[in-house]
Amino acid sequence: MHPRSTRHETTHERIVEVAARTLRRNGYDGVGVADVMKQAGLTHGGFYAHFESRDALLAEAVERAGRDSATVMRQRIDTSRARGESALRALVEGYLSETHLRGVEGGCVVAALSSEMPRQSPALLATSADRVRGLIDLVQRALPQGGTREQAMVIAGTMVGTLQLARALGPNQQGKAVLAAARTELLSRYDPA
Amino acid sequence: MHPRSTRHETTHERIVEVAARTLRRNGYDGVGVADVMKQAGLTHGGFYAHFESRDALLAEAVERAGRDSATVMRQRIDTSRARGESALRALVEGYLSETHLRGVEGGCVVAALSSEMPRQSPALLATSADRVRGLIDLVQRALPQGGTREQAMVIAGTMVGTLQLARALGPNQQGKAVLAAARTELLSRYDPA
DNA sequence: TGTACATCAGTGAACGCGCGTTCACTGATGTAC
DNA sequence: TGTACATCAGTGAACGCGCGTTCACTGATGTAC
Repeated sequence: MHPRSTRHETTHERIVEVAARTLRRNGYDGVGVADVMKQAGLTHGGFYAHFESRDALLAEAVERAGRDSATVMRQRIDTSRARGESALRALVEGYLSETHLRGVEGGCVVAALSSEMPRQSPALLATSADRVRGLIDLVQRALPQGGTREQAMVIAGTMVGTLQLARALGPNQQGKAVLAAARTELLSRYDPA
Repeated sequence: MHPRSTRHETTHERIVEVAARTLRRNGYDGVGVADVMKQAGLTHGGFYAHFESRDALLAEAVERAGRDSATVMRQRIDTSRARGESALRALVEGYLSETHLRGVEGGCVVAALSSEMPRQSPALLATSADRVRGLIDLVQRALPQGGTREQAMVIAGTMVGTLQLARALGPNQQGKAVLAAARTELLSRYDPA
């Protein structure tokens, strides 16, 4: 492909951004070409000037969603550490917050999609699995020195799993109780300061 | 509705059984009326003599899948306890096994579906949330005396989350490593025998 | 600086397809006498 | 025990709809002279 115009790139970006939110809110199957284009202020006909297929859009949306929430989490971690506070505490309290409980569409893409990942096409699964590894990396980065990858994997799984159970139970007393229990447990174990 | 024939009930059961497996393998959106009927050896036209709608089938399938795997887990727990062995160990080793890693369609319905649950219709979400509570109940039942509901919620979340991450990473070294780490962590904490 | 033309991002109609749902019908099952 | 009839589980064609994808076209942008 030849280099495209700035306008083309801006539009492309806008479509991916809309798709990244829709993806987390509605799941892989819930992202429709026409719907996304409409949300981006376009007609669906122009879609294939931007993406080879719907699957290609989904792959870009997964990456975009992953990068976005990873950036937020990384900043939280780094800020806390710079202040001499616990990076893990910052991560856990952000991840297992009521804001994240309610805000699927702007939140962690792994928590939004993990049970659907194994069913995706090879390319899309590969991209999605990269986000899982990215989340584990992030947790490991937040652990105090000497934190192992094994610990990071289990903590990541606990955060993803408890957030999902909380969301399934609803943003009510039951869901909040699951989050609170997970926060308490993780922090008392890994950040007993 | 009037009482129906045994044949009718047998057929109904067969359809639900097929749907319960398809549901876990393909997700809520992956259950098609025509496909399920075909797998059950029928034509799709007769579907509405058995179910009010596709959604009604899904609700029955969620219940069926939940009951099935709960029965298996409960038996494992009770058997271990009767032998004087650790019930939690039996549960954790069964849940975080390579068999369960590979066997979505016969496994835990919560692990198969949890990230999709919040997006379902109210009735279907309610049925699905019941399965989440059922899983937490089961974990609590497996805990040694004095085990709290808070502990059960976190352990359930850890099992669901790590299994999902392992499945997304694939049934290879990476996926297995996540499962192994979770087993080790959970048992060393809650069953340090 | 102004005009003529080429480029190309986005439009909108159309396609084939599979979906959930409906319904008139068939043929096997089982009851009444 | 045998025949006539009613019941009803399952069949198969048809429906409207929304989906992903294609494509001829439009009109705005920007370059050449």
